[in-house]
Amino acid sequence: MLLKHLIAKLAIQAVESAQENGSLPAGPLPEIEVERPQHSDHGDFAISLPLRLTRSVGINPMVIAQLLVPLIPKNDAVSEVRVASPGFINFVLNPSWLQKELNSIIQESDSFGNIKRDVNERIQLEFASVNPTGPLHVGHARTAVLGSVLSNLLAAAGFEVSTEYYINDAGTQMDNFYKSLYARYMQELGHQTDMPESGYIGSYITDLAKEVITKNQNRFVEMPEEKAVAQIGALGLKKMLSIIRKDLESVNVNFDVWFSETDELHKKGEPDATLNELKKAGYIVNREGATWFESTKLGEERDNVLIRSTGEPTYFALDIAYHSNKFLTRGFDRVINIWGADHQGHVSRMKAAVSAIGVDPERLQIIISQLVALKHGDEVVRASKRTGEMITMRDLVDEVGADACRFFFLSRTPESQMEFDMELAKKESADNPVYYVQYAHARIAGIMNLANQNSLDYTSGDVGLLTHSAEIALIKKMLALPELIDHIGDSMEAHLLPKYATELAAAFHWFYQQCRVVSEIPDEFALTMARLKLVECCRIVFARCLSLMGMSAPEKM
RNA sequence: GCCCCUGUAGCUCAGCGGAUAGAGCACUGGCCUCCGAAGCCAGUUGCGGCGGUUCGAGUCCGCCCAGGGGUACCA
Repeated sequence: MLLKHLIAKLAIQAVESAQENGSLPAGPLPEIEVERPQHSDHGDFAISLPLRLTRSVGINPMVIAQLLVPLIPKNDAVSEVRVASPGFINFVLNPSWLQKELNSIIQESDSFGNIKRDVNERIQLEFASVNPTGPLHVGHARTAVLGSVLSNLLAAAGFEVSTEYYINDAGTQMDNFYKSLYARYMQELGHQTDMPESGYIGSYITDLAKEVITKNQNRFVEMPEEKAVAQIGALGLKKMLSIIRKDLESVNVNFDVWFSETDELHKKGEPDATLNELKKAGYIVNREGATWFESTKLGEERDNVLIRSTGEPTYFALDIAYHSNKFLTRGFDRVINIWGADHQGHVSRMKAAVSAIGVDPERLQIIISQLVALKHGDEVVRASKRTGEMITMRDLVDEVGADACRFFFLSRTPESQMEFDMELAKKESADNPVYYVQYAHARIAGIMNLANQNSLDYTSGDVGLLTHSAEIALIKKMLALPELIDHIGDSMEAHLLPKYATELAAAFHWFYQQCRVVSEIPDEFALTMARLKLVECCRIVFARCLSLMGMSAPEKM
């Protein structure tokens, strides 16, 4: 049981006792909020229950607190419970209980902090699904990092998670990309061919065209244009996907499933099937030569076109089919999508569509990540693949490194807007707090090496000797990890993980400053053993955090 | 116009309606005969504005100001 749940349970029991003996009137309990006080003077946990209770029972909060404290059941984990003005009850954890908990960290090792759940919930997490019409830019890096860490955290929090990249390999943007590539191919070979209107003019298209030439020479030149576009397009798509995949791997982002729109939806007839379902459910109407989804029936501001008057399905229609596939074909209990803020207008109609196919919209969660604005000096530019005006994710990773990059993005909440320029990124990479955390891990590795060299076997170290305030503070911080993972599993607030890791590192560095681990003094042999055990626990927790964040845990720096 | 997000220290950002608003960077001054000084300690500066709800508001509500995004038979 998590400590905060234990505290809540103890508090509830106390209120029930008070209601039984008549010192508090009977009545429903308010929600017990267990807090982590900011100041150590206020204990390790606190509840403001008396303050919340005061109005409904008409008793002064300090009086409520004082009558509740003696009724709180004794528990090994808690050594002290006290009342604090204006009506808090503070709980202090028992040092000897804390010390013993170190053994559970060693036992659980790589799985320390994992949460077990009674019901198995299958979650699909889809993110960073960029059209394969160009490389990923820094904005995508943000969602990619967030998604990969969230998947790690959800798995640790006891959910069954499948990560997915949706390959948007059909539609007008792809045609546009294919035609752009064809035009560049022809131009490179000296044939005057116009770029399509609003084509992709980034230099990477020219690079792709040159690569096509290197491998295929001029064999597409004499071909009918339509056929040549299709063949060159297929080569370009394949290459683009491989670039995207490698770019993602370079920041340590991997997917369980790469889902092709063409292969998994179109070839299996799912868009038509979904349209029929919507028709059966009574949400389809034909108007002005197009087929509309009557989302106004579900409270939306306007209806949306599904099939254009040209006969082409819209992006929205295909996304409904895709979500139908997620929920109905594959049966995920919950689907989480991470989208950029430019898709924000798509959120509520997507939820409406999901409910139209008979799925509770609560099962679809959409995280909107604010866009990353790019700066060239003082000038803000809009990232666009079409104009080629962008800093690619690969540029960023090559420049600042995957670990610093991940920590940089992960530390910010998705809704924070960022202005991004390479100078800042370089500066941040040199001074990135990620090294503060990794340094703690490397320091520990150094200590453990020393212990190994001296053949010190600390397995039977007596944890009862760890009484220094820096040691106790460090243990408390380590034992907070399960609670954090549980919290993030519910709230998706992945940015709390780097924050926690930084706090843990601070606690470790302070301990290191205060307490000599491997002592030369013969009298301190037992203490050395105990501290080595503590340090080993610490290594486990740091390794866990770094691994959850998808970063390396260096032995040396 | 309407909808969503944001405004906290010089800069980049945390802050579940709670008790003295925190980190990192930057700046200043201390700390290595001792397991890694990429570390530790100390110091300076702040909730965009005006009302409201509450025992208690950076946090919730309303209005205003400022920035980003959306408002297509684009994706």
